[in-house]
Order: sequence, then structure tokens, then C-alpha cells
Amino acid sequence: MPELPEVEVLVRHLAPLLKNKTIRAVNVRRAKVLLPTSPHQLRRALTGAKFTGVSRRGKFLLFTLRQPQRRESLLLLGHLGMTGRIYLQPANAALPKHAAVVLNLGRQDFIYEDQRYFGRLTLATANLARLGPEPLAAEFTVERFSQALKRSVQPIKVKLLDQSLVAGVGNIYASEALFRAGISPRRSARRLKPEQVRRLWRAVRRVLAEAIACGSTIPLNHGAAVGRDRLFYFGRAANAVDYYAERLRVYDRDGEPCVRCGAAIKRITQAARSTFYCPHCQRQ
DNA sequence: CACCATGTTCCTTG
DNA sequence: CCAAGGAACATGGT
Repeated sequence: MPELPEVEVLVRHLAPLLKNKTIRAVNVRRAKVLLPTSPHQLRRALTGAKFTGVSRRGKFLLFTLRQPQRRESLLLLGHLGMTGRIYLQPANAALPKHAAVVLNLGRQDFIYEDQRYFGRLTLATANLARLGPEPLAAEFTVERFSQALKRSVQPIKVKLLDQSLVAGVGNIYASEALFRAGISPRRSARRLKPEQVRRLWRAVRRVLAEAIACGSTIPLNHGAAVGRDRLFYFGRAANAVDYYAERLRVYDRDGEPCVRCGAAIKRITQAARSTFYCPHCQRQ
């Protein structure tokens, strides 16, 4: 499910639901997702702790908690990997097949599930330090972006996925931003002209902000039975949420006409991942 | 059987 | 130290 916009929408959804909820019990069903934290460490840290806030950094979810008898707040880090999901459900409901961690909050369970187990729910926060600037914050300046691009000979599409360049852009929005900026995904990062760097910088911000705005309008609190599998699914498979998929101009549109010029959208492989672009609108 | 999938880390090489 | 490339992780859909 997750690139920055989807994580942001999830954070906004979860924050009011979790605020002031106390964790009564911690059930670790897949220890791998905690690493390097151990199940014992997690249980000891979280049992009895109360959620005080939920925020985001790049694609990471940041849960802050207050432990009983302690002054310092505790930081729990979440990352959804490719297929992770977090939601609340009634405490007596059946657990999903790939539930990795379940936090009992009383009448509700906080479910962290991940079909492929690429994600994390951990007390280890070291990886945050490697992240680049937040694209929607003032720290993400065109100068800083430009300087970082000059040090790379990688194709710009591949470089956009580097979380130390800018935090939160993933495979979908990298293609979308390049389309909006009219830049070829194959172009070497250091060879972008200043005008292109500026256009791309703006396109990254715009594409992410629009996706957040769109995601924020989708009602997220539909019941688990209806919404769980649809929430944040944004491929274009049969059960995709059209409302969301329609917003993507090039991603997964191989062979379809470009919305701007009508040329057929192309799919190529870069760094073992799919890139979609318009060969006419994105020639340089 | 093949290939594909919203992501990151680890290892190697230069 | 840094940049870059590739395998690995694990499960499921087509």
C-alpha cells in the first residue's frame, strides 16, 4: 500500500483513534517484523503504555507513547513495506492470516498485518537518520535537491527512489512526478538542466500533495469487512479503487494513450522495477 | 512453470 | 567515506 501520501492519510486516520488508548496486551505472531527488537523487548516496552501521538517521516509511521511511571516518551516505528496494513478491529474478531503483531487496546485490537512481511514495527529508530528531507516541508529546497542530483549519474527515475535524496517517493509517484515535469526517466540525474530540476522539484511536491488531498476524501472508516481489502490498494487490478487509480496519469498505463498527447504510454525496466512514461511528452 | 507486485537492507565492487 | 548494482527477503496474482 504505501508511499508517502498513503502513509500520511493513514496517520491522519489513526491519530484520533489511537490517542489516549492504552495497550493492554502485546501479541507477536511474526518476530521478524520487530527486528532488531525482540518480542520480549516489545512486550515489556508497550504493555501498559498509552498512545500520545501518531505522525510520519517519509514512509515511516511514528507512534509516540507514554509508559507508566516514566517521563520520557517512547517511539514506536512502523513501516508498511510493500503490503503492510494497520487498522483497528473489534477485539473478538478473527485475526487475518498475516497478522504480524496485535496490540490489544481493550475493546479493540490494533492490527499490524503484512502479507509479505517486508515491513517493520520496531523500537529501533536508527534508520530514520538516513532519510533525506520531507518533500512537503520547507527543508526540501530546490537548492538542496539540485545539489544532491549533481552527485549522481543514475537515471533520474532510479535516483528519485533513493530515500536519502527526498523521503517518501516510491515507484508510483516517481513515474508520476517525471510525467508532470515532462522529463525522461532515463536522463542521468546530474544532467538535468536547472529548469528541469525546478520543474521536477515542484512536480514531486504537487503529485504528493494532490494524492494526500485525494486520499483524505476517501472515507477510511468503513467497516473492516467492506473496506479492509480496498483501502489503499492502488494497482489497477479488478478490485482496485477506481477513484484512486484514475488519478495516476502514467503508472500501470502501458499501451494506453497519454492524457496529454495521445501517444502510447511505455513501460520500461530500471533497477529491476517498472517505469511508465510518455515517449512523446518526456523526451529529455 | 514463468513473471509481476506500492520497499528496504545487505553485500560487493569500484 | 561514497556511489552504484544486484541479490535477498516472502507471499500471492495472473
